[in-house]
Amino acid sequence: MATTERLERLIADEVGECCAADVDDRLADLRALAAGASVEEGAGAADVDALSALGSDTRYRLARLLAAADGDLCVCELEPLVDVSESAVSHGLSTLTDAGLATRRKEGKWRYYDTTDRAEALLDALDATRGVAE
Amino acid sequence: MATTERLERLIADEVGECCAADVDDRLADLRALAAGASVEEGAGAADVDALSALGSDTRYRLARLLAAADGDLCVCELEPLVDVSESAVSHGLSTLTDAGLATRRKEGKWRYYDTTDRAEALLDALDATRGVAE
DNA sequence: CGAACGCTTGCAGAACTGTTCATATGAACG
DNA sequence: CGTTCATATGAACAGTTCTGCAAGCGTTCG
Repeated sequence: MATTERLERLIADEVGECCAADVDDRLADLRALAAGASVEEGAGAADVDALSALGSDTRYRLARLLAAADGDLCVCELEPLVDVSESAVSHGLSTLTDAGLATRRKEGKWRYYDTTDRAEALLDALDATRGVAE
Repeated sequence: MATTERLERLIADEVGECCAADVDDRLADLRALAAGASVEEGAGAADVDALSALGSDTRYRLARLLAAADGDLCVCELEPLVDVSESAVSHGLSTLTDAGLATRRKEGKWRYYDTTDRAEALLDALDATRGVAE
């Protein structure tokens, strides 16, 4: 693997000296890091789903609206606030719900949506770091 | 607008009675909500960028690795930990940096990356709500 | 200088996403 | 039970995104 060569040169650059054992150690450290960071194959898939669900303009706006509202809102209240078709609103809300970011409540013919704690935590995290460069 | 009709029926359903003024009031409330929730056209674009940057498996894993590492990591340390080409790693790191989720530091020929506070806040929010359904 | 190196970037094809249109579902009501 | 209504769902299309390849840039070193 060419990878190992580069790592070897990196270590040599940092420490001044480098033998095969040093490379193995560093590689083991890195793999331990990966294992401990829920980066195993497919792990964190739910996280990625949640992030990409919120990572679309329409769905982000829907989530913001639901979070800002006092209680829950139904589709016909949301539709006039975003500039897409009712169908798109419904699709978006379903995606958010599947990602664990919204809840659906039925009441007669109407469906009321609200944000989950998870969605609010993400939005709060964004607000808390607004404009903070690093 | 057909939208207004539906809102009218919703209010009638909730309150029992509904006149045009009621509809206008509700609509005004909703628009105020939208205005107050940074949902204005294009606002929150930086937020959406950040979310969609993290909302890809490769970039999510890169960010997790950077967050888990003690200090910063260089590309050649990250590459063996994700199963994509070096080029893809570089692309991913650039996207994260542009989105304000990572910082780049040059040192000789090597480039070291680290997460920003914003990235860590988002990852923490995900961890804090792991498995919490609602 | 020129070569080696680490990384980045432009590009192009493949895979994915968001939207709308058309249709389906399930509830209320006459 | 047939209609209307609110929303959901499926299919299809356009636009975007992810990846690897090949070439480029800035740095180091001889």
